[in-house]
Amino acid sequence: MTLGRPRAFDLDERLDRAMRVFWRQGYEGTGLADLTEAMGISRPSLYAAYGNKEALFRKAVAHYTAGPARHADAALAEPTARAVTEHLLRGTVRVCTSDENPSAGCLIVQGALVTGPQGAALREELALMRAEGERALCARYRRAQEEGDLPAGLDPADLARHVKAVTYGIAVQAATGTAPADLHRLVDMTLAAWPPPAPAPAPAPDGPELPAGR
Amino acid sequence: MTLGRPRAFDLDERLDRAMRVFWRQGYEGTGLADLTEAMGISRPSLYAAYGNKEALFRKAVAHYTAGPARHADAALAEPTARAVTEHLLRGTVRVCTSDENPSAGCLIVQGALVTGPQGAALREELALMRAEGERALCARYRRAQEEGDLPAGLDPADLARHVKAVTYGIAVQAATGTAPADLHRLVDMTLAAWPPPAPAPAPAPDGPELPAGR
DNA sequence: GCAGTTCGATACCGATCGGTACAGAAGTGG
DNA sequence: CCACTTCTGTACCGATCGGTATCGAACTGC
Repeated sequence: MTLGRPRAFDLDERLDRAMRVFWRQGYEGTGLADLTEAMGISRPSLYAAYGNKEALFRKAVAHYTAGPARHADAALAEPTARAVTEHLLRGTVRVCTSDENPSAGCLIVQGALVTGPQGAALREELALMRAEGERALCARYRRAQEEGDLPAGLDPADLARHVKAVTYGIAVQAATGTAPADLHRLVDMTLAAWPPPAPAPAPAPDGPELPAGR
Repeated sequence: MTLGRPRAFDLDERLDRAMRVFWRQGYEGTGLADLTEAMGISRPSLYAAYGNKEALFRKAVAHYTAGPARHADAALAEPTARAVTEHLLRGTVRVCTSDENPSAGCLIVQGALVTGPQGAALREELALMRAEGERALCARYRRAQEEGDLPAGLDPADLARHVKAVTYGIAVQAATGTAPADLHRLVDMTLAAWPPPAPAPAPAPDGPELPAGR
């Protein structure tokens, strides 16, 4: 079997290189030339092996969640809500400031956070992935409450939204150039307040702030 | 004075339209065609009036900070550290989920969060603006400590980094589709923990998490 | 050897990118 | 009116965009 001339490169290894380019430059900021150069293969080889740029990006995202960002899933297996949270946050810091890609941030966050019309599909898919990650975290917190591991007065959805927001904040902070040690202190602060107090009874959506519209 | 044919459009009003396009699509996701169509002017008029695409983006950012996002500066004038924080966070929610641009997020965050080589200059400039905003917030917290408005045991830089991270988180959450009411509850939670406790004495940068590198 | 199949590199496709030359229209000061 | 200045629209520039046709090279099975 496996008729014909064998492929001269390793699919996964080249996909890893492509992922790194997308990670650094985003979907729209990356051209075919960037990809073929980094991957060391020609354009037709890329298309034969991965489909097209959009499909390659999707594969890169899958490679990312299964590789550098697998802490996001792994965290859910921790025994307590607090350990889940710490695992998730510390892992996020580590990924967003990996040595090879110092101020990288997170591919899921910034790979296609905003796009033109032709990137709309990917943008929405990444948004869905983020929402799904939050949903999974929410479910984990709910389970923690059932196990008596987390105070029952808290809304697990609020909690998950808050923790996820911190991970997004870490990603943007990393892209802003914040040092890993500083980001770990940010995590320290979040954990020091764990479990968070129940929010006040909603201080009116229209608070003391200015009318923020222009 | 004012020789020659007068300009047939209002500079500021058209700049506002351009800002909205950049806001929605980012720098790299926006083409000249998108801009000229939204602004209702021809390409040469755009170049004569604003320079080029990059210069237009810079003007759009300035228009943004002075317009929709002026809460960021205005917040610093609040009398207490807590009021500053609430003003900043609520304003961020409002801007990131403005009616005209429901899941917009923040232009400073996502206008050029990651880019290819030709967008590198803008990317770094926006990163600098974010860092500068954090620095200003830090200074404000330091003043609050001197005024006895904030416990002295906290590091103002840690505080500013944390609050800014929450605003970034809000921006990404907005782009993910989170409803304004949910984001306001996120703000509630952050404020309920205000002022935050001093972080634990750093639980070792290498905690119980997985080795996050692939 | 041969037939069949798949890979890889060159060279190219139309479309779009950001940016501009040019000429006419619309205003000013004399 | 004129000379002068500045704006606007058309039409175009080279470069790059994502994507592909083509053909020789390399491999398997017979």
